[in-house]
Amino acid sequence: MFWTLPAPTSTNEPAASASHTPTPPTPDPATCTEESAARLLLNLGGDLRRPRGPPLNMELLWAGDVSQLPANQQIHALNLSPSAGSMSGTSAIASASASSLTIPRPELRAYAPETERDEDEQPMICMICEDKATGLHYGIITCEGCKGFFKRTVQNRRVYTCVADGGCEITKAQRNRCQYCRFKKCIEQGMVLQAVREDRMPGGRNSGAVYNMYKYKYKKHKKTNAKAATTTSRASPPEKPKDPLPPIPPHLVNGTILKTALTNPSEVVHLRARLESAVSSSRDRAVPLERALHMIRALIDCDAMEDIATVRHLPDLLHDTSEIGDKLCRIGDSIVHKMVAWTKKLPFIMEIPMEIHSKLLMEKWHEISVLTTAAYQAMHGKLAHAPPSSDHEHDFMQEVNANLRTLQNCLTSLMGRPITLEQLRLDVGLVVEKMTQITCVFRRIQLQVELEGIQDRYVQVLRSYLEHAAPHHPGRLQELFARIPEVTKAHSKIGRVKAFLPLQSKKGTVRKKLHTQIPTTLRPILSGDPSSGEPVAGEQNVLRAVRAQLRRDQIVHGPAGRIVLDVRDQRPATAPRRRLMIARDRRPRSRPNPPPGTGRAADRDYV
DNA sequence: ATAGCCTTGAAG
DNA sequence: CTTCAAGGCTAT
Ligand SMILES: [Zn+2]
Ligand SMILES: [Zn+2]
Repeated sequence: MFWTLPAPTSTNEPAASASHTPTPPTPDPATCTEESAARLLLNLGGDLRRPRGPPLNMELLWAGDVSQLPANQQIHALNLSPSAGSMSGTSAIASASASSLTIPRPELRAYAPETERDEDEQPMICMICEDKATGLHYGIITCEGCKGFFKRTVQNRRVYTCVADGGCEITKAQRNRCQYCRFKKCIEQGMVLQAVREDRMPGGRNSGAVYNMYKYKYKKHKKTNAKAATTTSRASPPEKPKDPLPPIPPHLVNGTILKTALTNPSEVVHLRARLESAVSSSRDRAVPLERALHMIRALIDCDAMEDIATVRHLPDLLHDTSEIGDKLCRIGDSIVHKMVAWTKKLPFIMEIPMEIHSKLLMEKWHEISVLTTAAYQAMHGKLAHAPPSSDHEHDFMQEVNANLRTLQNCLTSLMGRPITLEQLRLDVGLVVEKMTQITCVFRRIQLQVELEGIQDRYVQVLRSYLEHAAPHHPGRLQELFARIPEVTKAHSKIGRVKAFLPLQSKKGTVRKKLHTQIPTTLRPILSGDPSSGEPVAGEQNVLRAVRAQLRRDQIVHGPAGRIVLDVRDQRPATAPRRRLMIARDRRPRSRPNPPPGTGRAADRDYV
């Protein structure tokens, strides 16, 4: 065998079950004695009912509900409090049910890798359907079919249901009869969701953070003899060649954290630190260029800058007879809708808990608006490719005035009555000025497709990309990041006018018709009575719009007051991303005589 | 939609 | 260089 079964590092083993259950809580195949194996067999014979774990709610799963996953895939696997095994209330319940998923089914014994003697062709068996396995896939040993099934399910966030009671048997012959039970078994057996790559980059190896969740791990290389393995290496920490810290002591590797906590509490802190560093160290690693390009491409694939920064059917809206407030609210709603849709397409969105997702949207949509509009204007606006002039100040004022006039035209149409430039300048002059300034800055630094990273890894991606794209411009990254505070300040400086919605007409008919563009407009100044001097209620409107949008997106309240997002129907909106691969010429069924092997391997019958 | 065969590419 | 687990392609 080529895989090792790492000692469980789960901390979620409820102490209660350990003391109340007469049989061993988690039969660990790596340390299974013959006695316990025999007991398992006895249990198997005595219990005729098929074990049927807790139901799997796939909608919640895709919404980020990790409590349904085995413990080693949950974040709070590291959330051990050093003080005697106390867990926070909600996670205790969640992990109590999850831990039942980690109990391997009896047939799992067949795959226990401890069989030292026969290193060769014992035909591998799929842990899902018992078909012939082809290797490690997403963390466990599976056949090609179950591998593909798991990949397709995760990539497309598919939701299955079982017409029976969720206990269908999965075999090679029956595996296609119930997708729900097949996928549930995949989860129960420990297939790792995160091993399905969001950027679809083929080849290579998964990050250490993902690899650490694998139930089975491949051996480094079976170069050394079986005997050499017993003398030196073994029990090595999970494949961290550059790990600056000493290896985790074997007694920590081979035991659970829980056990450590009970017997040697002071060690837990160290072990936890080690595990955390093992996870986070993958974050600090430089991102290879290929991967960086893929991640950037994945971001570009879901780019919605133009969509968010422009408004469709503007003429219809302008000539609509409904009330001005309604019109602006509709525009605002559509922007919020597009922004929410965009965030849900982001490759890393599944890693962000729903509550945080909502909070970010609520708190940051202004800045996203500013950034989006300014960047779009700088890249695609009228002056995007204008030659740089000598008089920056003059240009700037010109642009501010142009934007104000544009805004005036638009609002006049929207309201059906004129508004003076002076009044406009009084109300939104500062906003327009700020927006214009940011646009100018972006234009000056020739913002193109570089995107600011929300997460550290995207900063790394950016750095890696810039190192190759602009090797002679080492300050580029700083230059880009230096703009962020301006974006942040743009709306906060405005004071009462916090919630403004940048709009812009699409190019083409709209622009011709209006003879101008619409860079910005303000909902608050018109949603209330601007002359009344009362503070505008824009913020309230925005929150309403966000909430309405979330309702439309079928946000539901899950257990424990958790906000959950139903992402069904999200995928079809985005065309599935595909990479082109050069495929070998596929000839009819039977394989004709292969040409002389000039390929890299003898079993390849192509050039 | 499934699954067998293929290409990729980081790690060994 | 080789391995092998990712994703892609395509006949069924
Ligand atoms: Zn299978
Ligand atoms: Zn079923």
